[in-house]
Amino acid sequence: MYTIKRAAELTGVSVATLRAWERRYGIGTPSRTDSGYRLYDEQAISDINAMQHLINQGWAPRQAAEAVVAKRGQVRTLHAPPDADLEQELPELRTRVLNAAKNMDEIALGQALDQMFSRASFEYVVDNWLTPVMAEIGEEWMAGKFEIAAEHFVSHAVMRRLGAAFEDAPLPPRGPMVLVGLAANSYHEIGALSFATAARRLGLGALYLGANVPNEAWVKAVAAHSASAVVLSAVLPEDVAHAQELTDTLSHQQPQLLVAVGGRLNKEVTGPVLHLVESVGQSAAMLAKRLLG
Amino acid sequence: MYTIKRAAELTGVSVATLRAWERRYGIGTPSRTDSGYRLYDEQAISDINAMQHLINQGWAPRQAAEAVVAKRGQVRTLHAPPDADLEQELPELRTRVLNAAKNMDEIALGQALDQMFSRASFEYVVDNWLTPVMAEIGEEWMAGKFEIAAEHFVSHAVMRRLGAAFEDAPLPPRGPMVLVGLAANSYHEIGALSFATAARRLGLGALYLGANVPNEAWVKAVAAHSASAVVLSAVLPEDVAHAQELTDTLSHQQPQLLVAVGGRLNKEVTGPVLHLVESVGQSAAMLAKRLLG
DNA sequence: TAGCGTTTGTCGAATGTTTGTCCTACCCTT
DNA sequence: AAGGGTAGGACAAACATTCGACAAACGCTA
Repeated sequence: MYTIKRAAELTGVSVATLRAWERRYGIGTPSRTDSGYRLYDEQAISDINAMQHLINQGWAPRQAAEAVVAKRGQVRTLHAPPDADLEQELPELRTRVLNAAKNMDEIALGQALDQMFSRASFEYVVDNWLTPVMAEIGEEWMAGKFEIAAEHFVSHAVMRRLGAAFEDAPLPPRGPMVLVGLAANSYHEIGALSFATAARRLGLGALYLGANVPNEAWVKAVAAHSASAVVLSAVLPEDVAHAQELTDTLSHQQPQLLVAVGGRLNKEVTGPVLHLVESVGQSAAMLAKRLLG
Repeated sequence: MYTIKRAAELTGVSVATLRAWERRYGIGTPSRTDSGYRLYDEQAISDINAMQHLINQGWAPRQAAEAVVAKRGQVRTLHAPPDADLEQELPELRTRVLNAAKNMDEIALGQALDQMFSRASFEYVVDNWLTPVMAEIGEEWMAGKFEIAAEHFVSHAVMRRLGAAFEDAPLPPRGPMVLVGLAANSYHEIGALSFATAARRLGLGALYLGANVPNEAWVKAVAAHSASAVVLSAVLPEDVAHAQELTDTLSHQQPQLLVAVGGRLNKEVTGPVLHLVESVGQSAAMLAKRLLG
């Protein structure tokens, strides 16, 4: 909940204008403290941004306001963008993270992550922002523009955030069990942990085993939990062989087990495997549909 | 249990402000000595940090306080009496974790971790409880009584918890920089992340780089941050050679740089190196003394 | 094109609230 | 005696509020 000054900073609209918009069009409509101070929540910030966006497009303010108010009542689906305006800000937030990464500025990085995760659903943020940013960092690193230490630094900060989100998502007391993790000698955890979180948010009983889990351990874990599904990830070329070996082992020993593979190179893993898609939200939904019907 | 002065140091919030927050919003709500002195426990410190975090995000202090208080009632369900004899309960909490690990019972594990971290200082928990438990799990695994998947499962749950504690500790705006992480091909992060957290809690500017950081990346990171010290960890026999190579490289290229090594096998790393001790709290204090005088 | 009304962002004045800091007088521990 | 703690009041600066006004920009009409 932000004060009017902070709302002005967040949106770039002056304090006086914010009040005028509210008085004349009802845009923002912040709640109030007992003493009458305005308190802007994320929805209000989003409305103001949308309003500003339309005005920049050339709309008359009054009409922009009507459009925003009309759109506000609509239900926000899990995977749809929260508002057109956030999409415009994605590039700016991306460069903010890249700069924070280059300077290893943990405070700035945390603020950018905070801001992003507070303005859209977990799935939206991961799909439309986190994944592209991490990919970009990977590319810049390959191009030599980026320290590997900076990449590690960002990865760990992101993993800590994802860990918090994972802990936040409830583990259902019953229902099918899904084991999420990486094959032996695979280490790229971000996608796997994101997926595990998204799966939990959909009501699946997802357990996260982490990176570099040996094949026998997978087999035993599946048996110990009577798991219904296993989800792996193949990001780097070397991950493919490891994931392939593991899926072969699992499919052979537990034919009824559903094995799903995500990650950028998941298509290269063959056999009786469910290939997930790029979006974690959609992937989790795919798995939930298969398991819950 | 900390005095108000120490709480102010730990959180970076002034003594006067701490009292004002408590008086006006009920944030902190420390217990009292017989004579009325405030005594802050870990929960109180955490609340103050959460409050500060929200304010940095731009929340109005009053609203931030309400959010913190509301969340506290929600999340922390387990609260043992503050004056219970903790040492007596350590064995029981240890077996609880071992059982939770064997069954991969995430809920029970999370509760045990929560309970532990809410009842003693971070350093106490790590030294007297977390490290022994992880060692025991390692031993049982070597003896074949434990699935490696279960070990992974516990490690990741613990890493998420440590990550939260690391985020909770403030990064001081100035002062000497310490880079914490593991050498190339070393992966045992728990000790390193614990140390980084303890160092921050002592007021050092600790950055955590993570596992498997190549030597050149270390060199560049040290230069980029004009780091005063580097802290590594050697847990497994194979870690020793990697840490040795890295310390040699760093000592050669940056003779004035302080290189410290922790971990079970840290004594096997030789050269102009500060050997840390088993206790993270004492180790962090050693480093702080060397750097801050 | 000139004239007129409307829209819109900005500003000022008077007034109230919030919040970090400070002060005073007294108490506790060493 | 010195250093640190407590309670509670006080204070200034920053931040809010409402209401009214005003000029620039714009659209419409004569």
